[in-house]
Amino acid sequence: MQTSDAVGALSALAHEGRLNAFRLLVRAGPGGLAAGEIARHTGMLANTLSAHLGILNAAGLTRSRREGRSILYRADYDQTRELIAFLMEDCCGGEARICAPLAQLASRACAAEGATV
Amino acid sequence: MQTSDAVGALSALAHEGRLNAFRLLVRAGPGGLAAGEIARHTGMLANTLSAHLGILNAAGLTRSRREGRSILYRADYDQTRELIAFLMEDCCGGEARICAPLAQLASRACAAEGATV
DNA sequence: TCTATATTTCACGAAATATCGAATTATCCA
DNA sequence: TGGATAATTCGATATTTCGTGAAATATAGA
Repeated sequence: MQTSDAVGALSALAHEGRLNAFRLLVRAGPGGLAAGEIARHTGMLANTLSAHLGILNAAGLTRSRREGRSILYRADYDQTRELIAFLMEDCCGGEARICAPLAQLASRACAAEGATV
Repeated sequence: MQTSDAVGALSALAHEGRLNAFRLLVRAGPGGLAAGEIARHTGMLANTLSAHLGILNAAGLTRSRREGRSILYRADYDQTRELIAFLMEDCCGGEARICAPLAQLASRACAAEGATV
């Protein structure tokens, strides 16, 4: 991931409404949610939300597809992982201050979910 | 970490110059770097950089202390870790799409550095 | 085809952010 | 004390972002 891509993704997430929408989609899973449902959960007007979802899409953090009258948005887990990896890059500096606790957190979370890769 | 804190941290990082400065500090380690050195590395004017470092500080991502005529900035690893953990929260959704690969990445990186927690 | 629903696009004023030159503060050292 | 260095603060301008109402587009179903 290039710095400019990371700035784009970070900018997209640097807004309360967009961050809420994104996290909602992360929790919603691969199936995603319709724009209308996201609007209801976040309390944003349809046109305002549409602009924000467009920004998340442009940053590569979400994907969308039409299904009937609805447009379903889902989180892009690959891009999300790349962004986090970018922030973690070179973090150890011989001390493992960031990485090691996150590694534990990640493995604990995944173990708790009984998830497999 | 609250959503508003995360938005503050993400906004702080959502700028090419600030992201470069922050990552430079992450790589620099706990000792940190003088503002002047950061300015030289990033190519920003002293006053512009000063404003940006103030934003990173306000977001809790960096700390500063005076040492002689210089002011040394360092990354705040705890806050950084909390931000990343916030983004990873609830990511598994039973599929471990984000967490598991990051857990591997984190442990590999730490192992490579020969680091200890 | 007509109507209702779901979402996006457009235009615009208000607010926030970024950058720069000039001036100011803090520290060191002769 | 006076000069040099390091960094911040101030003031102004340019740019970007945000939220909204109105209008347009796409789809489903009677």
